[in-house]
Amino acid sequence: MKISTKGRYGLRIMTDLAVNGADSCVSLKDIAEREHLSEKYLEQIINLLSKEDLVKSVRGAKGGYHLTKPPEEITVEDILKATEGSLAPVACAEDNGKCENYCDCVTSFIWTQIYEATISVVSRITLKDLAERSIASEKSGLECIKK
Amino acid sequence: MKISTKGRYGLRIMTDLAVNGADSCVSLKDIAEREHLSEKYLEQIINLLSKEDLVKSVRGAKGGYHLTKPPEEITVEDILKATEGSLAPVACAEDNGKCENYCDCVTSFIWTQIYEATISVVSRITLKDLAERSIASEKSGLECIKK
DNA sequence: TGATATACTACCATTAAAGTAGGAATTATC
DNA sequence: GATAATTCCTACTTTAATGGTAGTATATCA
Repeated sequence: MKISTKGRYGLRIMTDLAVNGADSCVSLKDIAEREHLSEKYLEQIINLLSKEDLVKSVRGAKGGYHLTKPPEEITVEDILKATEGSLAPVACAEDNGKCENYCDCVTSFIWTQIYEATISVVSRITLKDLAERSIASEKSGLECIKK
Repeated sequence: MKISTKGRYGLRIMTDLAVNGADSCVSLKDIAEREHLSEKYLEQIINLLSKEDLVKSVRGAKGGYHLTKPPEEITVEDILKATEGSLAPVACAEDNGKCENYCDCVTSFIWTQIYEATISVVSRITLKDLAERSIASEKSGLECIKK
């Protein structure tokens, strides 16, 4: 039941883009520096976001990435699904317990409930919320060790 | 964000004990046969349950395992915590975002909310609920491929 | 055309998950 | 007391996922 670095870094990339890329492209190099993460690894993660059409890439000099939509139209659900894959605790939970491979009939209602509870949390939070928090925490000067 | 076999099998072991071990010990061999799982692997998992005092072992001939409490006093939360470890999506979520290692301050409120939503689901469901569902599904004769 | 970026492909190291194997210790039953 | 049933304990193996690194091709701006 753990969120991997892909999901966590994905949120940071998107927040960074929302804060720093309002009207221009942001290069991976800049994001990597600000967030203290490997540029190469970020590349893989931003590709996942790009495939889901959450960011657009621009090649060449002065290129980089930018959001495809305003931050208030992008949810944490969108970002986590793109980077983590399904948020369901078991494969069949998204299909209300229907599955080909196996069937814990007795337990499937548990997974469905967990899945729905999770989605209801992440679908309510938007990238705008994260960007606002990010700006606020920078202003407050609260130092935060990132890894 | 996946539940592993330990958690899933753990629930099946406990449900089996609740259904078949009302007034006697149940051997791992019997559980393994009924649930179509490896006896050796179940041994590891039931050890986790035993450490958390959810089951009691009885050695020797006619020995086996039995629940330490009535099924209605054991929750899915108890079982999953014993077998999966923490149900928090990131390490710090249980401590309301406080952490030594790292701190995604901007996102910690997300993890806390997911954690709390998950707990509120699994703490409400008891082993008795699972046992009742199991008995009902057996009676209905609905065949279910287990893996 | 050269510098700056992404795009794409391949590779690698570490860790965790899932499962197997063998034998020692314990105990009910005959 | 012998025997069979059963848990207990330790170690091993296999497979998949995670978290990266590296190099080259391709596109674009100035």
